[in-house]
Amino acid sequence: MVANNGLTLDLATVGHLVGDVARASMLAALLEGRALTAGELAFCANISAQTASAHLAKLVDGGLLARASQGRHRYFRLASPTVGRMLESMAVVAATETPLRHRRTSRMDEKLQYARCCYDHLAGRLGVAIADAMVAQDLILLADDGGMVSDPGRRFLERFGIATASLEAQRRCFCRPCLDWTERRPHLAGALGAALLDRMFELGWIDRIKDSRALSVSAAGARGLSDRFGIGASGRASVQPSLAATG
Amino acid sequence: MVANNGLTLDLATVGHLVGDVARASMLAALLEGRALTAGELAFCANISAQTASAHLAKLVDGGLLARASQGRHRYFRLASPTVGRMLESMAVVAATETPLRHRRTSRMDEKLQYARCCYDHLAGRLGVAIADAMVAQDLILLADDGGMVSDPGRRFLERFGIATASLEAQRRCFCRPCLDWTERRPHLAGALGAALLDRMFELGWIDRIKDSRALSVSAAGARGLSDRFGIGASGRASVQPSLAATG
DNA sequence: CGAACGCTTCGTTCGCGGCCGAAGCATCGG
DNA sequence: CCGATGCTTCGGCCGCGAACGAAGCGTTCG
Repeated sequence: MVANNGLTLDLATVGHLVGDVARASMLAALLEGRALTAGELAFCANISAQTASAHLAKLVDGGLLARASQGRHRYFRLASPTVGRMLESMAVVAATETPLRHRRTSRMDEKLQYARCCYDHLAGRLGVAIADAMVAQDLILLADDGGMVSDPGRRFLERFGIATASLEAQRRCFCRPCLDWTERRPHLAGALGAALLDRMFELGWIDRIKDSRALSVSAAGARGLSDRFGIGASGRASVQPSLAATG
Repeated sequence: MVANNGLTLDLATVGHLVGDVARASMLAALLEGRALTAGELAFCANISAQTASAHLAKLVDGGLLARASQGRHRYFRLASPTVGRMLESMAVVAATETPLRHRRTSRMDEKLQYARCCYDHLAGRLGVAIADAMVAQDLILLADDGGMVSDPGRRFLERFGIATASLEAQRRCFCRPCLDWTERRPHLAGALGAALLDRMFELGWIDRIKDSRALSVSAAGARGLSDRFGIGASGRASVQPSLAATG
């Protein structure tokens, strides 16, 4: 029976950093990948500037955040993708535990619920619908802790304009599920998720909405999503809904 | 700018649960996969029985642990593999932050440092050496957040007696890195890591050491590890050490 | 230069939560 | 039925750390 083995302490340290409502709010806000100022983060967490400052210092000191000074602003962002993945995995546990208690998503902007970026990939109803559609058509396979692309999936992505071979050579996970906070169902992350979002920007299917992580779908995007993925304007897959509804 | 969006609160709740040294010790002890009694966990955390009881109640209530009564003992285990993965990812962040501060691994049993099971796969110097050897021989590719098996790797595993096709059909990640607490380098987890450990038990290469998560390597195991993986008794790969040393 | 702004530091208050002693339930053995 | 064991509940103590007011420092304007 092993007693404290060193890293246990660090595990508690990291947990303690995330285990404060104010700090968790800040981390959640930064999970979209954008860097935010101390003031913005204070607003997110509903706390005063000086309290926020203390929290941010702890998060930087603890290695969860990185700070960058620019003029009289201090920008903060997640220290690394590793931290982002950690927060994701914690959110997964939190979500699976929480049944449906308070569905207070009503306060969230409808646009955000429909399509937004999560770190570097697509999230929201649309993100979940794309993942569902690709799973239903056997283009990808998503498990709890990883994903795989089938051979038909590879061909589909090549046609879509994504060079799967070069993606797989990257030193990051090719295909990975990421739990959607609003939908509580997985959407596509990893190199593939990022490439899909990039490609959709390239094609002019979607655009960023200013000062928000929400995304807007263009007319061309609506057509493309329907033609290629079989997804209607509601953000629900119209192909094999029975399969898409599992989970 | 989105204020508190519901799940933030749960994120803090989970963090708070892990963010206590006593609870973190218990969770770390349970990370090997085995179920432990309340008393054993109290000993691990260096706290009294009644304090441990309170902590365990919180962990169960928070969905991190599952309880099973058996006679006058209460056995606790991680509620799900998802929780295990979350703790792993937190340990990764903790480890990358902590440089080398206190290498107090000396208190840990030498056998444990050499080979032990981590959840359901092989860890310790031997686990890291196997991962290193397989990466060096291009049998697998390990990134920070996932892994892949090459075609030669598939053939290698088939020869070793692992049916890769049936593994890939499982609803769990096929090949995944897991940070080794003592070595601070990745070893093999996921379905492949579990299958490798199973197969080594089958072949009689390794055996469990009673009342410990440590594993002993048999004479046949030493031969096999050397022949198949090019790993010497020290637990270091003798094949392409230059490649194996990266990271 | 002086005022406004953004952020940090200091000092203080105060409430949550971890801790243990003591007592209360269960289960097992004789 | 009694004592031993394993675990939980109750009650009270106490310390850590989160909160804000006030003041200090650096930057950007007019």
